[in-house]
Amino acid sequence: MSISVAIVDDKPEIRRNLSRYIGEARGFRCSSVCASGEEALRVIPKNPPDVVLMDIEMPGMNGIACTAWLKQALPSVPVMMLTVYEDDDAIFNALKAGATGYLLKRSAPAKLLEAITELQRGGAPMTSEIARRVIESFCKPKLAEHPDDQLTARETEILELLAKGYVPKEVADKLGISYDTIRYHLKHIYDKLHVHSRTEAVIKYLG
Amino acid sequence: MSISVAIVDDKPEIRRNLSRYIGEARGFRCSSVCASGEEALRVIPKNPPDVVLMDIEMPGMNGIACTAWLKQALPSVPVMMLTVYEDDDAIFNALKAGATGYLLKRSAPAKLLEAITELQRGGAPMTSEIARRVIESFCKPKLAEHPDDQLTARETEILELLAKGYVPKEVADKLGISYDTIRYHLKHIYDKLHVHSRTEAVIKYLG
DNA sequence: TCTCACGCCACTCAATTGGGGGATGCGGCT
DNA sequence: AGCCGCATCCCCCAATTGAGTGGCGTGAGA
Repeated sequence: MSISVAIVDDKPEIRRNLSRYIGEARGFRCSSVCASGEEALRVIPKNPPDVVLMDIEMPGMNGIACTAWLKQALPSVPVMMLTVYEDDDAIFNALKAGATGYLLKRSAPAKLLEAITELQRGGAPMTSEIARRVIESFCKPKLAEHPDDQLTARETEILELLAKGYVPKEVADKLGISYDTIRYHLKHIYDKLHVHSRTEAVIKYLG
Repeated sequence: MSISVAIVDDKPEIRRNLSRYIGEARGFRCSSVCASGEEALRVIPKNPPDVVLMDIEMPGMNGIACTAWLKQALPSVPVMMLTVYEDDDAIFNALKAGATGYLLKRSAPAKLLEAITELQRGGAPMTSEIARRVIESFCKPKLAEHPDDQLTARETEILELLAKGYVPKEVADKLGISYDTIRYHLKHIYDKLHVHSRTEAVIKYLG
């Protein structure tokens, strides 16, 4: 069974080259070719491929937005971004939007087939610099706090409940203590986190 | 300048092998060798290395817990996990705890030096299967919302600012519109997200 | 023993917040 | 033209919240 590939790119030349190269390669076939993100959203869900190749830079809906939408329709189909520049931010945002890997356009054609295969087998082709950024972004840095700013056990407990969406009054009920006591602790939490609202405290806590 | 490496492993034989191999390699040196996670937390911060090699399976404090603590003291020092089994969950948890890469113990010695170098240069050595898991875990599934609950562009804009910690009044200033307009939008945001407070909305947004 | 931090509670006060109206204009769609 | 969603602004109200102040008990450490 060959791997079916969908191509999304606004530049006709690139579409031609990619589709021909993939169509001629053993074990690969090109299931659809789209010239814009909008077209991709219309066409690709009707005939889901094994893998999507998506240009990042496109007029109109760019590749990142398109990936986000496409992922809603087809969560299980891996999307590989294609890009000319090694723009860390764009790639990073693409991954956040749901892309699973990326490849520079200047890569050797053999690399392309290799990356597609890896993608289809559950891998995530990317450079280790990007991998590093991804890792660091998802493991909360746990900012080094001043010893003074260490929350007490009680304060942490309260902050945890706030981060679950409880309002202070509910926290009071849940912990079986007075509303005023919660307010007392809240003040200390705000002081230690250097914030001035419940929302801000929760944002800091969720990192 | 050579790359200084700290080693944490409970097995004397592995410590010996690693430290000798690294000590003899050109461009590498072994700055400290610890036999337990507890010892690592005491010793390593006093003499921060460029890279830490950390065994995952250790009696007492395991490598994952040790990494989490170590990262608090030395957030910028990359930690590479060493493991005999390709245990996805353990590796995944280690990455969440702050590890930056991992290596199988049965890897060729040359691979080790290569991975250390990559780590020190800002990379993140790991297999693409792990990379895939990491990516998928950090890109929020973007739960399929009812079409009615889609936020408008303006509402999204406001919610984004709230998620940065701004209070509604500041959002009004920043967008150059009236405070009352913000309140009007807020109501709609709350309705669509099915929440009843700013904090809850932000929690949902940060997912 | 005597602090001191912590948890607990109470009170006030001004500001903010959530929730409810209603009004205007604008652009699309029918 | 009429309708509707969106964005803008205005007003009102009750409740919550943030910010201050004070007191009381308890347990750990100096």
